[in-house]
This record gives sequence, structure tokens and C-alpha cells, in this order.
Amino acid sequence: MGNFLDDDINKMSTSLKRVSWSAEEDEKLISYIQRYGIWNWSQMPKFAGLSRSGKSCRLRWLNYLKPDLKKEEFSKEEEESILHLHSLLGNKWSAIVARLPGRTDNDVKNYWHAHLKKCSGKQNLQVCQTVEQDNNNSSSFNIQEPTCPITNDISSSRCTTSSEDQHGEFRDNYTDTSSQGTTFDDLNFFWDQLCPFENLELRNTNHHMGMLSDHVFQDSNYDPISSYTSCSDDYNGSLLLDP
DNA sequence: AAGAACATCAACCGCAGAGTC
DNA sequence: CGACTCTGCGGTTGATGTTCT
Repeated sequence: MGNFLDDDINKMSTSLKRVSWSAEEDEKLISYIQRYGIWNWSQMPKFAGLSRSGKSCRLRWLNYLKPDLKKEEFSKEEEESILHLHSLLGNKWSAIVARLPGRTDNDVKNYWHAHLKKCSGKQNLQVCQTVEQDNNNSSSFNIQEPTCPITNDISSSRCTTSSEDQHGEFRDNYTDTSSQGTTFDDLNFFWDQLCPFENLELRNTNHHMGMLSDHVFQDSNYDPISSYTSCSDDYNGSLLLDP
């Protein structure tokens, strides 16, 4: 509580006004993350030369700058997925987003309020009728709901309460799950489905390093930040160092 | 053409959970 | 064990663009 203490400073300096991110700020943040990775949001803006709160930087990165984000409009399939998942999960945007790669909770939340909220009520029934029909037609409805390979739990997107724990749990349960017919590839696939980008942040975060299985990091084919290749040579080696 | 009303999206806030010391 | 810090989530709001009158 009372975190991101620099928020207060930021508030004062901006007089509570919303300040859009400039291209220059975006560039600074991207360059910094390319070079040093994500190690501590609250300290990062200081080192990156940004007069923003850590919270603001995090939000900007997650909702706008992350390289794997989809910029195009929501497809019909995604729209149906949101409707269906919202009916199952309610306003659990993070859980919904876990099934929609490339989308952010903010995106989905905004889209829901802007386009789909009306579909969940009785009003405008006709407008949404086709969507409802599609939802009722299970053969044409194709949401992939990843199940937890350990618990076979469909209802929750997470096996435990934190992703760090889950990755650790994968390591700890590898032998057991294999004996139940679940391979480590299955586990990796499950997590890739849930949070394809999460591994990058974990990879770059100091206190997570010890918890994670090497398997996660050994997937050299997976490089979500590959679009930023200019600094790729040092972004692995300097992740844990303060600049 | 101008202003009002509405829609959209980015940004912010407050809180809670987990980790650390 | 409690205080503190960091992170993530969901709700809300402000800014801006678009449509309507």
C-alpha cells in the first residue's frame, strides 16, 4: 500500500493532469527495457531518464509498447471469446486476456464496455442475436480453454495464485506429472497458451531467476522481443545489472 | 459551420496479494 | 511476525475523435 512513492511526486508535478506518452518517452522506455530488461518498475524510470512513475511505465509497456501486442481491431472470433469468457468468468479481465494472446486487459475491458456490454443484457437482443446463437452452437464455437495439466482445472486459468509459484511448481512436479501422462512439453504448451510473453519478464527479473526452470529459458526459438534486434546482443547479458 | 452529444481509448487510482527484510 | 515494498488487477476518468443536430 502506498507504493510507487514517486506517484506522489508525479502527481504534484503534473497537477493531477493526464499526460500522454510522447514518442520520445516511448523510445526511452523501449530502449531501456531492450538493454536492461525489466528488473524493478519503481526504480526503472529514474535510470531510464523518465519523469514517470514506475506504475505508469509498467502500464505503458504492458498495454502499448510490448512487441507482441495486436494493434488490429478485435476479430469476430475474439469478440465471441470475450462474450463467452465473460459469461463464465465475469470481470476477470486478466483471466479472459490469458485466452486472447496479444490483447491486454485494458483493451478487452474497453472493448467490453464499448461494444459488448449491451450484449450481456436484455437490451439490443437483436443486435447481438447472431453472437448469442454462435455461442449456443458449440460446434462452431472454438475457444481454447487451457486446462491446468496438474489439476485438470478448466475453471481457473491459474493452478496457483502466482505465476512464479506455478513455474516453480512445474519444476517440482515434473516427474509426477510425467507419470500421469503429462509431459513437460504439455506444461510448456499450457503456459505458452496462457501467457506467451510472461516468460520474458520473468527471465529479466532478478528475484524470479532462481525459481524458474531452465527449460523455460532454454527455448531459444522463443524471443518475443525479437522485433527489437538492435540491442539483442546485450539484453541477455546485462539484465540484472543496474545501469 | 458550430456546438452538443456520444464513443473510444489511454492513463490513472486504489486496493490486495505476495515477497522480502 | 509485522512492516514495508513491489507488482498486478479491476474500476474509473480525462482527452480526443466522431457523429449528430
